[in-house]
Amino acid sequence: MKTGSLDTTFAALADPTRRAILARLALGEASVMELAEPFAMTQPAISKHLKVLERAGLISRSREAQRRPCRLEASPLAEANLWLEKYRQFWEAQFARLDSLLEEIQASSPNLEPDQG
Amino acid sequence: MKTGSLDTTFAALADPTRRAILARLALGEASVMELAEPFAMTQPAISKHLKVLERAGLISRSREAQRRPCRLEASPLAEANLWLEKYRQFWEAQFARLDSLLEEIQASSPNLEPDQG
DNA sequence: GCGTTCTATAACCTACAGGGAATTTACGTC
DNA sequence: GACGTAAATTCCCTGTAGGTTATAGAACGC
Repeated sequence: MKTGSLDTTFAALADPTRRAILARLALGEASVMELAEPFAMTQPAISKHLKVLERAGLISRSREAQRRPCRLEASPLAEANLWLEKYRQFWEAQFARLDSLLEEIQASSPNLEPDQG
Repeated sequence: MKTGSLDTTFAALADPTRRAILARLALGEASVMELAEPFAMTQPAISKHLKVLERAGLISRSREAQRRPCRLEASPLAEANLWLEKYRQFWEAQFARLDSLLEEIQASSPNLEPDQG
């Protein structure tokens, strides 16, 4: 049922409306109307976004009278996180290089000495 | 220059070819031809993918004779990772719930006792 | 200068994504 | 059963993504 592939997960996360919906759902369950309220967008558009999130396994829906409350399903995010973690060494190395570069710049700029200001 | 927005980062990561290119670049710099070689795809198609990755700030390119070696730029991945981390508590909670469910199931299935096999 | 190699660009096609308007379905209430 | 509300579905439009082929541009060897 839940696709769970990185393709659909990342594609679902690429839209700001959908990320905002997930952020809202992190605060708790919500109906479609409640989710649609903050957006300058019609209800069918939100329903489409929810369908994308559901097919990506990022949300699940239950019934409760006419409402169709949505709940956050975070496991595809875990999968995405796992993929990203493989590259952690690279960004940490690049940030470290940037740090030492900034240190060099500071060390070689006398106009930043305390007695100058 | 580097967009760095989550929109473009996640969109770039949503394509398996592009993720494979990043994985290749994690092993070191590579030219367009080298990157294209593993794929059943023409060179212009790869160039397009590289343009997407470049606009997302995920790679950078230099000149070296006719070659245009690509290098991995991981900082957008750090940004994406930061966004995902906000949801860590959710997937960990859900996995914990799954774990305890599995424990319950095992506890109540006598046909999995050692003297059974 | 000339051909060769590597890469980028242009033009084109097909499929799909994101949005709106209108309608339909599902459920609860009176 | 009629009505009202919540959500999904349908149809339409526009833009863009991903692929192709063909062409152009940049850098080297001769």
